[in-house]
Amino acid sequence: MSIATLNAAALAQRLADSGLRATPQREIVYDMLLKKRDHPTADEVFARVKAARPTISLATVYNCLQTLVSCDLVRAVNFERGPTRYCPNLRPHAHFHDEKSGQTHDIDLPPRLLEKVRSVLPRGFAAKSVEITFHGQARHASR
Amino acid sequence: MSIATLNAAALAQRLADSGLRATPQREIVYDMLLKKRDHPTADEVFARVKAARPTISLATVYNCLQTLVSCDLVRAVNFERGPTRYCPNLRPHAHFHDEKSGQTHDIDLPPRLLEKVRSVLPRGFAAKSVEITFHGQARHASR
DNA sequence: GCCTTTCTTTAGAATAGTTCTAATTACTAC
DNA sequence: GTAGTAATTAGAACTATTCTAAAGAAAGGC
Ligand SMILES: [Mn+2]
Ligand SMILES: [Mn+2]
Ligand SMILES: [Zn+2]
Ligand SMILES: [Zn+2]
Repeated sequence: MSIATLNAAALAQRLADSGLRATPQREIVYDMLLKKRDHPTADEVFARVKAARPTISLATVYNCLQTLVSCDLVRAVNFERGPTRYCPNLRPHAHFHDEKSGQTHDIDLPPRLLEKVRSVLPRGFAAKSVEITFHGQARHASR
Repeated sequence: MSIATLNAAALAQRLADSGLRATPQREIVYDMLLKKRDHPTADEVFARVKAARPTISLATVYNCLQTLVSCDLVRAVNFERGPTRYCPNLRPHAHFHDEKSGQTHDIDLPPRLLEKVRSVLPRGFAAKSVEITFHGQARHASR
């Protein structure tokens, strides 16, 4: 069984859990995110998907991305007011935004550190999520 | 000497350092941010300033806010794709976004913690800034 | 297998927040 | 005062995203 088939099955399961249907559009959008994990924008995803399925619309790409986010298969990532980027990495991680190259890098976060960060919250603050973002410059081009 | 006068002097200094002029618009925008530190949007600042200076334009408010940010007197704060909010708190701090009330709270960050967070960056990553944002719900209404 | 209902996709219009443009006004330097 | 520069202003333009309404696809009942 191929990786794509496994992903498709996992996706179908998650969608079903939310009462949603697996569609070719949702599958291909998810596959593209998994194939090139460079935090693309909706426009970039649209361009990549269009190459394989020319009839897809931008609205559908937005719909699919929202759906994937709501199923917790994909994270929406924002830097200032730039276009939203999409990340299929489900491990706890921060984002490093390279201002020079525009590239976004995943930075794994040890659970201990996340605990420490959460512990700065005074009594009465219940955080559902913590986001850590670095801005700067990275030396290597990397993958 | 009044607090407002002191702020105005500090502002004039910072502006001069950047080769910019102190103007009534820049002063009043900065004063409004200092007076009510609730992380207002540009529109909200516009409404507050307009009450005291009815001829000011929204474009000018945007210009002044950008100027204050570029002088490092004010921080621009973004949550997802919502309108940018403005924060005159210069201490190192994180933001807690209360999804229920829409309020934004400042969370002071001990320097030691910031160091720890920066230390997760692999060699080659030079961060000019670190942003920490919590999303959740806060118990008390607070200021 | 049809019928009905519900979900999804699609193209294009609409929206929100912000920036740009070009004209006017206000300073500053000489 | 005059010339040159900087700042403000109103409105147009722009970008990313969501909405709308129509058409298409899938599922369930019988
Ligand atoms: Mn950035
Ligand atoms: Mn939020
Ligand atoms: Zn990521
Ligand atoms: Zn703040």
